Amino acid sequence: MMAAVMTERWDDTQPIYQQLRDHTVNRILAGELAEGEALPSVRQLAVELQINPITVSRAYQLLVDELLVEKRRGLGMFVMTGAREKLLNSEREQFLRHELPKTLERARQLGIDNAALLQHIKDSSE
Amino acid sequence: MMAAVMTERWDDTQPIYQQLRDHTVNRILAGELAEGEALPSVRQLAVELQINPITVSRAYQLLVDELLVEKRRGLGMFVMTGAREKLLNSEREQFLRHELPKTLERARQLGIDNAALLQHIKDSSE
Amino acid sequence: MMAAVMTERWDDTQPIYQQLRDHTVNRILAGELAEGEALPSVRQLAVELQINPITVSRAYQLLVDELLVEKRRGLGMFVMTGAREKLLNSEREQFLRHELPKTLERARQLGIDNAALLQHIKDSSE
Amino acid sequence: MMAAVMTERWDDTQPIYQQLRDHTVNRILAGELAEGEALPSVRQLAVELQINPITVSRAYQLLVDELLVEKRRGLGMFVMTGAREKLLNSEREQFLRHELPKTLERARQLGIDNAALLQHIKDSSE
DNA sequence: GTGGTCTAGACCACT
DNA sequence: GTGGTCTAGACCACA
Repeated sequence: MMAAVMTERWDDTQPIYQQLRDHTVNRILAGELAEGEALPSVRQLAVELQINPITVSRAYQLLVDELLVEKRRGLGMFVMTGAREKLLNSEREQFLRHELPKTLERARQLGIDNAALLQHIKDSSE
Repeated sequence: MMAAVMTERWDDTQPIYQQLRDHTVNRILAGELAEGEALPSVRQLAVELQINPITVSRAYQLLVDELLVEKRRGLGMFVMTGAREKLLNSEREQFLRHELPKTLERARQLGIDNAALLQHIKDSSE
Repeated sequence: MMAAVMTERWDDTQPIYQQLRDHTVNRILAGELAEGEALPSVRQLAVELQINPITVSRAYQLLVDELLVEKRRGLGMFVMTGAREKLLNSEREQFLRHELPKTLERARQLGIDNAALLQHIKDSSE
Repeated sequence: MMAAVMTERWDDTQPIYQQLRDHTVNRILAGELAEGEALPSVRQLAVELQINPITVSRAYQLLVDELLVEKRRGLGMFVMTGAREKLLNSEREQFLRHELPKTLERARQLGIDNAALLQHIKDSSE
């Protein structure tokens, strides 16, 4: 059941289709959507999430464009083979090269030294 | 000269006025704009950055609303006393409560463990 | 064995039944399917190509409608006498009146002059 | 006036937004839309072509994704610098490597020899 | 059953 | 003024 996963409600600062795309990527990363498995159908998901089918469609189209999902005509959308591996690599790369440095830069700018930072990381892992 | 600082072009994922507000906040944090100092005039900045004066106005208005900047009629906009201190507190709070946890959560999701994370932080501080 | 010929996977820009119809036409043109010869059975082909039997049926029906193939009840589908000749004429007509002019028009639009075009044709025929 | 250019009516075998994208590309190639020039606004074009603004929007989005057009917030869409050059290269490449060979292959398959082909090309250039 | 496309109309944010 | 997003509902092609 998808609704159970989609606990956080819509964000409103980001288009719904974008959030849905991100959410689906996260489900693939987490292994909840296995490779080769079918995504929930556009219509079904639209009903579940109380949104317009076209909005779901747009989210799915993004995934197709990223080669993470493939369309099988008349059958539905399926997670492509290798999608998880691909995502792990690209997202990790993206994180280490851009997200993390930006965060660290921000910390320095705010005068938060490494000691404080390390403390926070330790706290969070408990 | 501001143009020299604003090397990166507009972001397109965020309103220009918001980016300009953030950029100005960062200049205050960095001490480039000292307390009591005048901000560049709306008109001048608009020309420099090739944007609409109304957009600059909106950015400045945000700063006024945050009580970081004050308008002195006929004179211009000035960084308020205590602005930097105030910013350091609020932005640091924001960072530690939301930005950092989100980044750490992301790292965990991507399977980056604490050891790797700490290594990256050390590397970046050299 | 058909599967050996159908090396390229489905196109996705065109209906599968259409692609299968085209493919079969090409086999007739190439003489791989002789006149009077039986087409692979719907069921068998569906298994080989991993597609729905209904889809194969639709492709075959197109060929029947074009009078290229005839159904013999209880026996299967057979390439009609004169099918190859007929195809050569109709497809050639179609090619010379529509496909070729469109390609030439496209070349002109891209600034490829006749000299360059002729050169390419010579190269390809070696 | 755009309507004058869009003489051919809708194709019906291809989505309108795709046709509009192609048409716009051709206008850039032909130099009718100069680099730096604004595209007709989404609304205006929608009225002229009697289609839904969202359909125009989709066409324009394709062009943005291809880096042929840039969005300037609140101002409109503009042909990017270098777009024509880029198009000439990519489309010519595409044509010479795929479209032309496919056409020649087709000709050979239909038993049209080079002599006949050359004759047609000469005829078409008059 | 599946996804794709389009319409008509609304609302929003940005410049 | 600009484009972006979403809805509600319809129709189509495909398997």
